[in-house]
Amino acid sequence: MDIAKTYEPQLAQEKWYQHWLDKGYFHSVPDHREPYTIVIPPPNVTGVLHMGHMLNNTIQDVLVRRARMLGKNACWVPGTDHASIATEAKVVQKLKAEGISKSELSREEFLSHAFEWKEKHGGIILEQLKRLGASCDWERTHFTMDLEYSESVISVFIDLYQKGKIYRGVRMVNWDPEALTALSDEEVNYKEVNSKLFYVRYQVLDQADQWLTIATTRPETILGDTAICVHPDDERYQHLVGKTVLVPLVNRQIPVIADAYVDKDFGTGCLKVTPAHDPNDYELGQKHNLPSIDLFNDDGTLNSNGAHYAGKDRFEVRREIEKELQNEGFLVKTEDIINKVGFSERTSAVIEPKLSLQWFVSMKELAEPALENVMNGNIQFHPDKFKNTYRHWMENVKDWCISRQLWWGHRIPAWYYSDRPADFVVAKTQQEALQLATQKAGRELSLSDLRQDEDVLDTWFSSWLWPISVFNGLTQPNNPEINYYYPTNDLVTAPEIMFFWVARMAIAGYEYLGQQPFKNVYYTGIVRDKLGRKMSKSLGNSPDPIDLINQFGADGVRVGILISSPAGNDLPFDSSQCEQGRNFTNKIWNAYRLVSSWEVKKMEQPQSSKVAINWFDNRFAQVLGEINDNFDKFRISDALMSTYKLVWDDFCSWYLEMIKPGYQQPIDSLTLEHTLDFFERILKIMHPFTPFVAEELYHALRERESGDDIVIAAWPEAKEVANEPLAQFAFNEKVITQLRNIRKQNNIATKIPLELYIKAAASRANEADSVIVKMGNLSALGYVQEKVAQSNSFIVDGIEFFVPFGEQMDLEAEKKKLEDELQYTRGFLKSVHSKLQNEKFMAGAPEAVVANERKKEADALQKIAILEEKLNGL
RNA sequence: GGGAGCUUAGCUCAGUUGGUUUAGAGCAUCUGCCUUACAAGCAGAGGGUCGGGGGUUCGAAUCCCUCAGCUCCCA
Repeated sequence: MDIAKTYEPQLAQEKWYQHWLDKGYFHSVPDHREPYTIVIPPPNVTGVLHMGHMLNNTIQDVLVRRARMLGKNACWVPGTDHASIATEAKVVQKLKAEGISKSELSREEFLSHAFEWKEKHGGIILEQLKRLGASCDWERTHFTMDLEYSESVISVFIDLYQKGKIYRGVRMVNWDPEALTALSDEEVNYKEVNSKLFYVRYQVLDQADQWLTIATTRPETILGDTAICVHPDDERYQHLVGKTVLVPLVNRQIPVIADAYVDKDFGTGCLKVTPAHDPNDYELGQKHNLPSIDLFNDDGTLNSNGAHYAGKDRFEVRREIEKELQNEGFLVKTEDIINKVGFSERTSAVIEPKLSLQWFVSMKELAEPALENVMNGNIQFHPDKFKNTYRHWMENVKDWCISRQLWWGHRIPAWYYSDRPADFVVAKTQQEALQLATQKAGRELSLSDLRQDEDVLDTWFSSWLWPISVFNGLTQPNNPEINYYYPTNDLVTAPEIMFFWVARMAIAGYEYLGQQPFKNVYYTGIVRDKLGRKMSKSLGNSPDPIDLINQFGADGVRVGILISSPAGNDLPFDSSQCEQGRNFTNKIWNAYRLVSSWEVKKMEQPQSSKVAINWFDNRFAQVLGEINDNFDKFRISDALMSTYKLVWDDFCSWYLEMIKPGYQQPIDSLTLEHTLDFFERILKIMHPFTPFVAEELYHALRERESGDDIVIAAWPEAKEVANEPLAQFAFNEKVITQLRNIRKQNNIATKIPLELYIKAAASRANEADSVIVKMGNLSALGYVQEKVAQSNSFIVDGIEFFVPFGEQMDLEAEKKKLEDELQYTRGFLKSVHSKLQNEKFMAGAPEAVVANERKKEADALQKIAILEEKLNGL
């Protein structure tokens, strides 16, 4: 045999992927067929494939490939995201390494560096996806900063502004002092850290011996205090409300106010209020008309309001002010405390709540249809438990801060024509802006009077249009593509971006097309390592997917990553799973080696083959039904497991063994023809999971005309299952397993033939006995009326079987086996009896349940009788 | 602090409106086999008081309460 003993994936992968591309199988254009659309969650343009992408994209490819085989017009749109912060950070870093600081560059210069970087590193990830076998329509590759895409982002901004949904305002934002930009709430990670709680006393004005002690974790903000707040019901402090106290070190006078917001039990029950540097204090400040004193520069150092600390970093100030407060007698004590601190998702800097002028989208109304249509099931979540989380967020949705102090991204289309913050217009072009500004200002302006907003838009403000804009649905409304492909079918993504992305796509979909962007959202889990840690670059615990593909083959990795990852569950990944996947591809490869080695001869078909074919035909239909059902319910891992077992157990371990001719014996053509047909069907259902080996063997199996490829072959038809052959097989399987047990117990090699006698009327004999003869390697199979002495025996479905072999038999072992079985059956009978003797059960349980218990009782009684008789006979 | 979810074999998970033999699968483990498709394999076996406690019911892994532990989201 000159076929390799193990499957070598690399050659097949290159060959078939190129073939699929050459044939244009992944390219889709609208036609009469039903569309099936998936838009890829666009990875960061300069990103590199990690295990999360592998999981996510393998699932999408499985769905797309199956849809294609089901005859749908499958379209999987790939692309990349410009990823403002992440990409800008990378470019800044790269320039820094070259000794160039961002601040030395003009916006234009920086952007040209950024585009250069994008050209060089952009799209590597898409090439990597090809290695995985992703069947994307590469002719449709999009980028969120493509010209036409940008146009739609800007037009949406303008539209929302005109509808009054976008406003500019001073708000407390999450400020990243390292990236020097505002962040959305979703870009802040809160972590528990060990901190100190400082107890600081403030003197009451004109009362030398009266002090008020507050507790704070941020003493460096004391200089920004504009009030002290206590609970109105707190008896300890009621006499001080309305009085004035002095801010330590600077002796500024601030009032003592009362508000129920204060937690009486935390610290001393007195809260220092710093409206400029804490969101809750900000609200208190608004409510009580307190001034805000901003202490910080953008980079986290103190400004001139910080008195002698001006110019020093906030953390340095915290250390120094502790000493000064101590020396001056203001520090009462410190305590260790664990509190939660916000960190920037991108730079890991400690977030500084900061008042600033930013752009916002007002979300409440926009979110309504997006909430409603998830709750009513128009958009389905898999698993649907995520609906709860989604609802909770959408019902409490906050306005969305969409401006970022960055250069890489879509620049906000607002033009200012004076220094007053309100003097601006929003327009698509500078020319339009000039016209509008002239009108608004009521005086002649020139282009040089206009200054465009420096900020860019949050990345998600472009990605929320992804399912629309990849079909140019906004720039060319109602074009044939958007009408055909939208709404898309399935979205596969991670639950962590449910709000960043999923919710906002839903919002944009209803707002701009009046329709949902997708019908199903499949949430994958997080890929973790064996120790349960999230895979990340910084931990270095993520294997390189490309290495895995080189080691186990793309098919092996695909199986490995899907084999146990139900929707919504985290996936503890270990490369041994890919080994299992590789073994699976090797298994089917060797099944092919076997089948291809047979010589065909014109001869009569063995009875056992006939039985085997009838069985497998029905077994296939049965499992296909399960697989289809699993797919329909988005139970991808289960669909894979069913496929795996059908191939390995049913096809290889049972079917092929049943029809396999003896060594170097020929096979009859009828059996071979059926076998090839089964093999082909099996390859088809394997194809979504293991596309490469399936295509390779599909072509090895038979000569194919050009254009006959499994990637576009029709998914096998479901058909009705006949139960009789399945029941017959189940019976035979039990008998054969018992025979194997006897061999094992008595150390009898498979090669040595056995005799088997069945205690039943000969009329019970049927065609299927031939399978027992073959699989059990029997020299004789006979029917008897009486038990056969000196034999091993077993019972299947109440029928006794005997395998005689005289002196070789191990009497003690046989006795032990019978006793164990007797004990089990008696215990079982007891549990059945306890039900049947319970009057309440008899009265309350439905008839069918009672009847079933009676049948169990009868079966058990019969079995006990047989076992007892056997034991006596020994 | 508020909300959601989870806890079933060594590991990862099924278990669909409570009833189909004293709970299933894959992997791992153990035993025996290099049997001419595959040792990346074959055959067989062992392993769980369904997180603890209480309740509802004729009947609970499944429904309710409670305790404990874990995870995620939000502030």
